[in-house]
Order: sequence, then C-alpha cells, then structure tokens
Amino acid sequence: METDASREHLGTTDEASLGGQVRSAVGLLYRRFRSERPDGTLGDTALDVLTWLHKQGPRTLTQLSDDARVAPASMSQSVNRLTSAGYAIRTPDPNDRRKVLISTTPEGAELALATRARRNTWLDGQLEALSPEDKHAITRACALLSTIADS
Amino acid sequence: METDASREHLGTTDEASLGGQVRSAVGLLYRRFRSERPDGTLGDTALDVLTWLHKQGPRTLTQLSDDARVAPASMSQSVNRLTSAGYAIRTPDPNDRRKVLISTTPEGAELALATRARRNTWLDGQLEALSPEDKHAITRACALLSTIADS
DNA sequence: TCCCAGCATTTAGGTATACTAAAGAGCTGC
DNA sequence: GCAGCTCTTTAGTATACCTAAATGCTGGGA
Repeated sequence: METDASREHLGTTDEASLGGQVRSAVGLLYRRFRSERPDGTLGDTALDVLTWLHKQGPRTLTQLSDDARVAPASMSQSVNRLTSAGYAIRTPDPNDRRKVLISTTPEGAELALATRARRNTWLDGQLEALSPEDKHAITRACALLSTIADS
Repeated sequence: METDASREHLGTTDEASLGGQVRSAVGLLYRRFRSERPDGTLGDTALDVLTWLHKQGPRTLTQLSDDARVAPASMSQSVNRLTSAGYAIRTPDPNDRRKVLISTTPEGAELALATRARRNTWLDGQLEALSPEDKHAITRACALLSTIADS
C-alpha cells in the first residue's frame, strides 16, 4: 500500500517529512531572496561573497570557496565579477605567493552595507511581526540547521 | 554556555540580525542540498518539479511556475528537461486547449521516490539526532518561513 | 643545487537555471 | 467574427556551478 501518497503538506506535524519541510522552506526562501536582488548587475552569490569579505576581512580564494561550499574554480569566477565591477581587489599574499588575498574596495564595502540594509528591510520586517516564541524558534532552527549544513 | 555557532558570531545582543541568520542558514542549506544531488543529469529545480508532480498530480505550466516562483518561460525549460529525459509528459487540457497538463511518467514517479528517499536519508538522519524540542522548533520555523516566503 | 611532488589559482568548456521580449495558439466578449 | 486576453513556447542573454587541465609557487630530497 502506498499509505496516502498525495498527502497534504504545509505546516502539519508530519514527523516523517521534516526533512521535506526543511527542503521546501529552504527552496522557497532561497528563490525569494534571489528575486529580492536590488542591484541587478551582481548575482546573489557575488553579493554574498562581498558581504563575507566586508564582515570578515580579506580571505584567500580557497577559504571563500570553502565557506560557500563550491569549487575553487567557481569562486574564482564570482570573484572575477566583483573585481571587474570594482567592488573587490586581489592582492598577492606576501608570505605565500601561491595565494591571493581578496578584499573589498571602499565601493564594495558601501555596496555590502547597502545590500545588507535593503535585504534586512524586507526580511526583518516580516520577522518582526512574529511573536517572541516564533522568533526564538527561528533563531534556534537557524543555529541547528547551520550546524547540520556544515557537517 | 550556549548561543554559539563556531562561525563569526556578531555581537551577543545582536538580535537585529535575525534576518541575516536566516539568510545565512538558507544559503548554506541550499548549497548543501545542491551538492547532495546524486543523479547528475537533472538539476535541483527539475527534481523539485518532479517531486511536486508526483505528490500533487498533473499541473499546468503556469501553476508550476507559480509554485516555484519563477517565470513561466523558465519553468517551460525545466519541464523540457524532464520530458526529454522521459520523466514527464505534456498532455493538452481537454477543457482549455491553451493549457498543457504536465504529469510524471512511471519512470518519473520512480525517480521522484528514489530521489526523495536518498535526500531524506542524509537530512532526516541529521534531524533525528536532535531533541524533540529542537525538532519542534525546526518544524515551526519551516512553517513560519514558508509563509513569509509566500507573502 | 636542481628537480619534482604538491598546493593555490586560473582558464576552458559544458550544463542548469533564470530573466526579458516576442511569437504562436486558443478562448471570450462584444 | 474580430479584438483582445491568457497560456505556452522560442530566442537570446546572464549567473553560477562543475570537471579537467594549465600556470605558478613552495619545499623537500637526490
């Protein structure tokens, strides 16, 4: 027996498909975030990289690709878009010249701040409307899921 | 003794960045899911569509593009990949011949089940290791965030 | 010293996914 | 029955990811 293959979804306590709920919610949110892109010229990944650089300071390409869980070659492309747009620069590492340090330009830092603010305007607005317990649940879920994603 | 995620932790009282936490967690998970793709030939969107079709039955292209929050033209491409791979078929809607109903083939249904099982193996394994309260928090967060993404 | 193994990065070629714009086909109202 | 609307597809473009292969630098062993 199929045990009801076409079951209802959306927010019921269906324990067996918790993974499916997570997948679905993540996909929905990711696409939503992508459509919130305000600047147009830069993709969401490039914008994320810029934000990381702005928060964490200069990083090597390998570090960045590790953070984003993508291949170094992919990250090199994304960094290329940032550098050609003037938002980041590459500088050789003085200690190990195989490495290249990537950092934001002043324009990049400014864009990172602006992007962050604009993104947060919408999302934080939605989140603020929730009850304290709901916000706490989301905070907890984010921490847990980030750990899982990193494992 | 709590409230730490080993990553760069912003200020301890930085509650304003809940949106940032959500964004970060979603990005991390999305990329992780994408790298979990075992089948190779089909992308994550196409696989998602296949799963929806399997769960919800035949849908029109507009319904699918609305579900995925993408333009109809984009969904048409994804459906093309499914149909050329033999996992889905298009049939004209008898009531309104402008419309095309998309449904899974038996092979598509099988792939949807297999994919779902494989995905859930990893993610559900991780989630099962959590406490009941943690799982409940994630369930709640998924429902809340799905609603927000749909707004 | 010199050469080679290995690491960090870039380049090249290919795929998936998304968008806009515009064309084709069918329905519906007047 | 024609105009105008909706649904779908096609065409062209851009982002982002991958693997494989090339380049450049470091460091250890003959």
